[in-house]
Amino acid sequence: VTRRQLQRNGPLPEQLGDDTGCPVLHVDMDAFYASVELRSRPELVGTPVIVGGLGSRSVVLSATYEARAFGVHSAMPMMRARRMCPQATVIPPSHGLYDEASRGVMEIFRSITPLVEPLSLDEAFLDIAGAQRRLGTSRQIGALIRARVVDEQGITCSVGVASSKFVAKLASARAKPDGMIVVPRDDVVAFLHPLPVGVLWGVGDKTEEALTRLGLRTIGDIANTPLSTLQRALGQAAGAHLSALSWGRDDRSVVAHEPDKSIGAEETFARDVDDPAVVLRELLRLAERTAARLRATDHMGRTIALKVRFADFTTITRSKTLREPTDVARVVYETARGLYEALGLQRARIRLVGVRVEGLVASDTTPRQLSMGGGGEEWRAAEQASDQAAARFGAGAVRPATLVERDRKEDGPKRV
DNA sequence: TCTGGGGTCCTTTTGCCC
DNA sequence: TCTGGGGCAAAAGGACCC
Repeated sequence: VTRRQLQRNGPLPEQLGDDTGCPVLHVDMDAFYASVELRSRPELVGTPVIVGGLGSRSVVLSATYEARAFGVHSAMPMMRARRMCPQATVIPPSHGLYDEASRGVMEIFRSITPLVEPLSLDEAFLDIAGAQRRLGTSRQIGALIRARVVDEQGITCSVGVASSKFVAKLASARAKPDGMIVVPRDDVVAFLHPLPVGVLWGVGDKTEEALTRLGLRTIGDIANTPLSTLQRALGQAAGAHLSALSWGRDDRSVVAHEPDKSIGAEETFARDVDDPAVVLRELLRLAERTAARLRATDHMGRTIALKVRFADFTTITRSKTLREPTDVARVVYETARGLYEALGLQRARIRLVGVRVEGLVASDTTPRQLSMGGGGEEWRAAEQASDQAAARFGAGAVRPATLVERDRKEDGPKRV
């Protein structure tokens, strides 16, 4: 009800600017996971709510604005968040729910324009240049999207409208929660220059620190710094990039379909582990999960990467590129195991292990030398995985292979 | 205050070939 | 034979994002 009222309110002063030449929208859900949870827990609306794991090593995934008022924010360790805000209701995440809500909002976006570039589950860029004749001005389309997201998904979002992607992104952040900001083309530099450097997309803690050392605090400061100075301090690419952004120059276009580049899985142990057998068992699980996702999305990859995080949080990666791309859990596992054993660790205390497959290609475009010909390729991969697992591990190994089968669609015989 | 899990991109180092 | 270095791909690390 309050949301509807908010929408009927007149435009805020910053919404009044000229939106011609502003074809880029950035739409970002407000406190996404928490908002989704509140749909089924309406009695918690208006109270501090934190979504995050219950384990001692988990972090905050999302928090309502009432919780944020206590200093809670996402990525904060849960233990700390609960200390800061003991009265908060803590809800463990339900990723399936968020996936579904995400599909819903992305569908709304795609009904506006096919030029939708999702950045994550809860945000996307839209290029609406081609939709304006049909649906109205940028501001009208932004308002339409906000209304439809509330009506159809029961959560609020914020919208930034601008002539470029990164200004639209900054604008939506400043519109939060439940608002919309238009940055007119001619006002971009005036909008940017007073802002602190840290709000720029791509400037995190380290870069901000480097900029502070140069005495650069605002985006305007960056704009007035020679390119060579920036590049010396930040590197070639980052320096040039920030320099351009500080003058509002950003010619990146909204692209609908970026293919995946890697797929992986990793896990932090509840307690540090120094038993190699435990580590290897975990690597097997992660390899199976990763390979199942590869096959489910019809991908194969050539490079297998192992990630190990030690008790002191130092993290290393080791990788190996195969001659042929694979989507077979056994291959991923054996490669990761080889990389792990090559480390020659002597009971080091390990906090996390991960497996990732990089250099992805679509399965159907990769020539398959070993193919017997005739059979479906997906089916080949599934059988190969289950056969190899069974051959090496005996009957018990049927379980992981069965999980693989379940994740796939209806095809592929169930082996009992 | 003791730091998740999913990713992308960039930089530097290393090994190899010529 | 030794050294230098260009060019390249792979490997490793790290910053960053949500």
